[in-house]
Amino acid sequence: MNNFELCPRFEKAMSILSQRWTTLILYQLMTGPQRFCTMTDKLGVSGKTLSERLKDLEQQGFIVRDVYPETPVRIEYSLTEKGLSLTPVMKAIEKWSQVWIEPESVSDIEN
Amino acid sequence: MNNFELCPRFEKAMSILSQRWTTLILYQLMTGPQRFCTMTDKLGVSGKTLSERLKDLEQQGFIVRDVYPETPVRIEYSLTEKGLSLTPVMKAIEKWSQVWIEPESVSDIEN
DNA sequence: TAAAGTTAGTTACATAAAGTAAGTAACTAA
DNA sequence: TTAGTTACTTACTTTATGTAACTAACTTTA
Repeated sequence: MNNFELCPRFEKAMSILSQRWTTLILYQLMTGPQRFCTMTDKLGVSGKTLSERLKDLEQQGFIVRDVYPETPVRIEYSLTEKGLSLTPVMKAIEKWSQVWIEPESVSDIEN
Repeated sequence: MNNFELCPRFEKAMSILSQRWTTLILYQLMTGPQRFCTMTDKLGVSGKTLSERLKDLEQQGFIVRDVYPETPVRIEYSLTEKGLSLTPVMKAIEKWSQVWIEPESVSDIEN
């Protein structure tokens, strides 16, 4: 059982941010609006999981989904104000990773 | 397949930090050295998972494990320099959560 | 001296989350 | 009319996590 000695807001924040792929999706969206396929390609996330995460993130107000009825249809996801508000967190992680992640270890992600 | 258009260091950083419980464990350790039982109690993590995470974190150089042969034995985990270097990241998340997490929603974590 | 307590885990089994790959829907271009 | 494109969804498999009982090493209590 949880005694709640930890800051409950921090815990809640982490329950969102530590969901696998969530932070990577938001980080990717910081470079501008993105389409579904672009994101699966760039992130390496499965369509199933991306679909779930985008729904969650939209529902929680981090992103919006815009439909452009072109041919073929274009659907773009972009950050809301709430999504953008995570920029300082992303910057802090970016900065940390530049100091503490050695370039050699990075290839471990690939397979 | 992964095209690596995202910053590889950021991706690697997130593969560590977005592991469930990892950030919460490190955040907890920022208040000082902690024992195994204290952490399971305060965090609500299962002993099995905590055990795995502590091993990973020690192996990656974020924490150290110190044994005090008292009665009963006392084992304390504490942050290394690398662990402490995550303070700005933690502070950024803390600050974000204070603005964007509404107190009411926090009870959702409990069950 | 035997039974019970304490801490720090580990183990076996159950459930939940994520990945894989094929399929669907709606539309257009050849 | 066949094939192509985008944005998903579905069925099935693999991996991750939780639960609860168990172990090891030692000490205190009856």
